Amino acid sequence: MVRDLAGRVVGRTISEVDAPFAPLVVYPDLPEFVSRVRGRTITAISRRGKYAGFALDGGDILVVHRGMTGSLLLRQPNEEMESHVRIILRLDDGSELRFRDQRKFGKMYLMQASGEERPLPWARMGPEPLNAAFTARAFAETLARRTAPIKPLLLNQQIVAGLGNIYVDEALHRARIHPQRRANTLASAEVKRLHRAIGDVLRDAVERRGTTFSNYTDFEGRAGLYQDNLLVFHRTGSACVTCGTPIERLVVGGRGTHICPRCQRI
DNA sequence: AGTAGGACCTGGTGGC
DNA sequence: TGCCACCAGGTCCTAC
Repeated sequence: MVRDLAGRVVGRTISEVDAPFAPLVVYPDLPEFVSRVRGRTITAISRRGKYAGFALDGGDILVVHRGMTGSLLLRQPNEEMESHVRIILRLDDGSELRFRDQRKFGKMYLMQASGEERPLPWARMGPEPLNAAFTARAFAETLARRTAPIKPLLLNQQIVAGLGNIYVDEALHRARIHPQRRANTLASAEVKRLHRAIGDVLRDAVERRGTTFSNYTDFEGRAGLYQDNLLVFHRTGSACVTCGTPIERLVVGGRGTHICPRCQRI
């Protein structure tokens, strides 16, 4: 999403802001948000975990979290308005950046990029799993200090950034690890497999432009493709691609969880 | 440190 | 068709 948008909106100036759903903006209050965004030029777009950051001239950064159902759409004003559009940023070339979000779990923030006045939303976030700094060794050291089941730890953004329910289930499956395994009981070889699987899943999913079940789309409203590559997620009852055993659904850490009971033994 | 449960929202789906 | 229960890509909170 960030790469797509970078080529389209960097250099554009935000001429007007329309926010029919005020609670979307967490900080500052909506009037200040609007007055600090209006007239600013987008100089870059970055990503940290599940947050996207639109750097503005003047030193502010407009931060977006899509929540569960949010999408950023780049449209022309004459194109029909989608349902559930929570904010519209009108750009100086006439286009509109629309944030569509059925369930209203998405959030926006306007922060000083320096993070001085207020900590950035990702201030306490763990390492980026696709960065070289995220090594199997460092990952192993983190997990060795934890006794919780591995799945909720992988969903915890302070342990590793950016993983959600889909990619956690997929990574655990690829690594042949049961989601209820206690982190500190994982053998070194298992941590290495998991470390590799996390990177593989994320790279594959990004290459396939994301996973769409109902709401997620790219900036042109196109669905992702990775839902066709999932090995376990949302495949309850279907045959495991590796061994043919029916995929099972269980609840771990309060989240729907999908495993092959044969490939992923407790 | 961990776990369970619920809150926040708006649907879609399947059973009866 | 209606009603109901349950499910859903995330995060945050409280209580234990």
